[in-house]
Amino acid sequence: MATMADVARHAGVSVKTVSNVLSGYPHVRDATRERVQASVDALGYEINVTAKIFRSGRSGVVGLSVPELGQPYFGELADEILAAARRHGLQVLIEPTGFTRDGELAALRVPRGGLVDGLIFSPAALVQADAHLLDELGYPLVLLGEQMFSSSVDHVTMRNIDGAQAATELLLDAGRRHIAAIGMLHAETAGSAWLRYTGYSKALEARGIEVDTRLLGWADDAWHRGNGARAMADVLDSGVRVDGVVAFNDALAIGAMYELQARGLAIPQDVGVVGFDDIEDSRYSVPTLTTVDPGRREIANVAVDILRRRLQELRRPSAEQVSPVLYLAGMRLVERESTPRRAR
Amino acid sequence: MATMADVARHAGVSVKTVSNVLSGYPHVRDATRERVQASVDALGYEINVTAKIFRSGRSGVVGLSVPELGQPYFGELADEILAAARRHGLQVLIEPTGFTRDGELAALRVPRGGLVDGLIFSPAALVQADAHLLDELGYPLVLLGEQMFSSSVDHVTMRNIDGAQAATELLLDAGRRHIAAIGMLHAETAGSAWLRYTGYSKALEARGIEVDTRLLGWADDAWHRGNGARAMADVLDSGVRVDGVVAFNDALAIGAMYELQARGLAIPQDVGVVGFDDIEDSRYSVPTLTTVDPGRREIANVAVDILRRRLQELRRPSAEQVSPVLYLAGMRLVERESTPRRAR
DNA sequence: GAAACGATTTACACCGGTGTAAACGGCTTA
DNA sequence: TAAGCCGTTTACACCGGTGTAAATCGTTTC
Repeated sequence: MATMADVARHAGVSVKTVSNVLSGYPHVRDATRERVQASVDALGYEINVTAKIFRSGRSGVVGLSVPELGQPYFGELADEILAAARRHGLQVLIEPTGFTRDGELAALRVPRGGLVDGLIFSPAALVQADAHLLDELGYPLVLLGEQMFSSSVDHVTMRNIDGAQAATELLLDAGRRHIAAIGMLHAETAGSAWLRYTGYSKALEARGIEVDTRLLGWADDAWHRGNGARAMADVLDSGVRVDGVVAFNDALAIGAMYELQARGLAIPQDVGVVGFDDIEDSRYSVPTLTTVDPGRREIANVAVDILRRRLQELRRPSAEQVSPVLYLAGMRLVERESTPRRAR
Repeated sequence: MATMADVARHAGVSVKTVSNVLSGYPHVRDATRERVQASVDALGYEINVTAKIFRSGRSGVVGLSVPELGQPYFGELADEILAAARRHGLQVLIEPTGFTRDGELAALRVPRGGLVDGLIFSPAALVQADAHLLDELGYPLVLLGEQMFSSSVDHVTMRNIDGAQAATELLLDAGRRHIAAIGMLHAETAGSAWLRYTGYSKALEARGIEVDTRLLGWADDAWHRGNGARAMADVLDSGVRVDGVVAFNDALAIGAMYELQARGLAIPQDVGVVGFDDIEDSRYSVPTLTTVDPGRREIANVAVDILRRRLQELRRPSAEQVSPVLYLAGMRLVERESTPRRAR
């Protein structure tokens, strides 16, 4: 395997000049650059990445901690983050934490080893009380989601309240007045379920409609399709009239749609349904599902951008350090077959 | 940040002894080991991973190339591989290839850089004619799936034929005789669709039933839920009688179930349905879906084990090199609500 | 033509560990 | 007691690049 010294000898220049050419240092004469490049090609030289990382102290690898890739939302988020990172020449080391506290604590320790320059972290088991763990990490961290907040780290998240509110308003605008909320959780306070419920109730209140607890569908273990069907069944069994459904994620919505259809209710004629997350499944369900695109791609792009900026700041500490930001991605309602046209 | 030299000074031993302690070298006196460990703790020393990788030439990182994590099968596979790797102290760098030829070619080039010791590769765009690309890679590669085969690399895959055959037999055993196959693809020859179709037709032939082309549901772009519903509709529209469905993956099966139920057919009373892959969704669909577990966890474990063995061989070339293996994971039928009990 | 200056190029130390081979020490064997 | 041996520890070169600062070169300025 050829080394940089071999290339230098072959091209008749110093090792450092080869290094300069390969790392894009601007002050290299064109003729030199070409000669070096020719030698690189002739010898089939490829730079030793590990030596580069070791010496420069930067790996170009960022960590990504998510609970589980098998869950479509996180799988799709990971795809977006990987794509964004790749556009900037960064690689991504994924650390699934399995919804466990230990897994998440371990993920926070990973970067100290040195292989990873920074971390994008989507907690699910750590809670607000653990926020102090994020304070003095010694490496750049970008937080995702609504599990915990801290003024000392950058945070990228979505407009949960606005999204759920818009979803509810879409149904209200179509004249629906008996709108169920599917996906209530007992355990949460600041989490997504609570925020999405807040958006739902705000929309109703704005129209002077009181929240009817019979319309709240509880899904206590997890936001899976089966729980959506069960929660929908509970609501329908209560005897309350339902002409719209806001589900707190797409899997719940698909389960709810199943239950509605099983009972002979037509979607969207009898009941309009809106999900949340815009996972790929919602484009292929039957009927296709109106949902809230929480800006997953934007979240991925912004998270990677912020991390890159922090890594740059680290390199030249001269520049003014921007204080941590809280970024809310733009939310967008994606209308498909499961909702009626808006009344005009 | 403390270095190994600091620890050595603090413990009154040589740097190499510290290194020996930390890397588990057996011939170290207990007293020495304890003294070193105490110094490590006292100084809060953490080994510089990049220096270790650089000098040792091994990173402990393996690459994983899959088309897309957003697809539940691959997301879940990635979770399993990550878990298996972590159990052996390996980290995983994921490279989604986006179903593109370029993406897959790029993934094959990655390890040459040095950050990755070996690669687990699940091709989707490369075809059999590209198999020669795998011949002289210069690093250990484990191939997954049915897209291409090569006698020069290790390969871990699943019992597609047996699985589809068992799925079909399950329906036959329950007395069904008009079994549709959902998910036929034109473009494939050695791919999963063809193999699963082969299992389907073998099962029928074994009972002396001829394949009825009206029962074949074509899903040409991709195995998504919507295509499953459409293919199912095509079959039903042909007027042929249907009392069973073998879908070539779970998403297709869920789509097919939708279409059947929309037409008033009861599952499993009127029509039994079997999927393939055992993705988590199949446990939460309504009704829950009988499916073929292709041994995803086993595939992950075996792939990681094989890769580890190859990496060890690389370290001490003395040992006898085992020639490349083709491993077929054990398949298992998971019976759920969507199939009738077997006739006895 | 000398000085000044920016653009190029270079020498060399150094990053922080690990591999190798040799040194050391205590104990058994002859 | 000397030689042999094994378990333990060590010195030191070295992995292959990059950072720093200085040397060199070609122009421009005076």
